Amino acid sequence: MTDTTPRRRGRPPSGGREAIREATLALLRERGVARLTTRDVAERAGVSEASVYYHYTDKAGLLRAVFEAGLERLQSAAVDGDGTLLTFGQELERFLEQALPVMTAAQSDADLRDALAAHMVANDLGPHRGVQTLGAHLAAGQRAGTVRPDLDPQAAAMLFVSSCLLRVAQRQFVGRADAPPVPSLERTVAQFEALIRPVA
Amino acid sequence: MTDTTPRRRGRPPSGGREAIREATLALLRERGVARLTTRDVAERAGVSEASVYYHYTDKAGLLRAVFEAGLERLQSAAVDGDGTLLTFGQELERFLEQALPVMTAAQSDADLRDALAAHMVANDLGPHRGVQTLGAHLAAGQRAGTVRPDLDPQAAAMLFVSSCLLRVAQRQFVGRADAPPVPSLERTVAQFEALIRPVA
DNA sequence: GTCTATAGGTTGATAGAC
DNA sequence: GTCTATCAACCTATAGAC
Repeated sequence: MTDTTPRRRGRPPSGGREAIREATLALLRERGVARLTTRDVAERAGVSEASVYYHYTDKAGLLRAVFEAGLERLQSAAVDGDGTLLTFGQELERFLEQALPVMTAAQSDADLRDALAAHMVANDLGPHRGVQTLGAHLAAGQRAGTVRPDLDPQAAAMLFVSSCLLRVAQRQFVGRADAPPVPSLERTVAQFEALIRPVA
Repeated sequence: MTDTTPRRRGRPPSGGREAIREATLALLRERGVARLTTRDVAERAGVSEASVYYHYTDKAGLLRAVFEAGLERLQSAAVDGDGTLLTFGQELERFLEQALPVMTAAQSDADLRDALAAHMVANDLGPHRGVQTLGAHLAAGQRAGTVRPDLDPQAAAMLFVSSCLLRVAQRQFVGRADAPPVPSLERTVAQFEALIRPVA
């Protein structure tokens, strides 16, 4: 065997970079951006404050790195159209559950907001990805005869995808403590499938 | 006539309070909470900084007042189920367009986040309101025979309501500059109406 | 690459006159 | 109720040694 062991090329790192990013994300969720200080990030990550500035030039750079890392999973994990509709919804909600806090955090600063928007446009990220994925799946279902032919795949897909967003948003905004009276994912799946079924 | 003229009782105000709140909201949208300072609020409102602290005890109190004022419209305007589905969607989006920035802003501080959540629970605010409103409308449609009887009104309503949220969220997050490839309200309305129509 | 120490600049909040 | 003046705290960022 030649060299299957993943020997890193350049950096023999101490893991400081990652630790800083993870600490930032954790504090972001706990306290929100307004109370996020480089001091606390450094302490939580177990490094000095200067280290933070060494790796990420400034606070904005740190935050940008955090949400770019958090969002890049969408690229791959972007929920393949295979599997059941329930699975799709679960994966989507799981993704949103971790992406939404980061995106809302970016809204707190105009510069960050713009940076995030630019990043999303550049990498073709956004809700439309989920819509397109499910839309394609529905279109395939139409050709297979399992979905009613008079359906607008994109529009229908949006209905379902957005319901996942609403559920996650509600959990994040009003908190998961007191049961929210909004239909569950399972119930929504059942309803959606009933609606898109061929009428004949 | 006795006294139809709305003569205020206690305060012959100079409008300072409102000016401060409006300035806060404006700056909130422009810069985000992270860069919102009481200094700038005062300047924008045309008052001194001390005035801000006189009316609202501290910064958190100011922000709480802002989003309570911004959200109380939901109470009344909560979009009556009359009118067309298109009208309903338009009103809902208009409301979200102004409520969402405030709600995302609250996410930037743990205390504010909790305060907002408590306020929403206490006043029974949240996405479920729209769902229930439209759900009731759909149920009425079922009794009238204009909506297919095997429909789950709540679940179906959620599909539509959430699509409005997604549209607004996309506009706010990625920005309205580059046209987002997500189906328009009109297209969604058309699709939704086609889906809930009786099959017979 | 990581540390300690510190400079420099904001910011939230208060005191006290009017 | 509104102002001016001011403080104390804090936070970002840098300098320089190791």
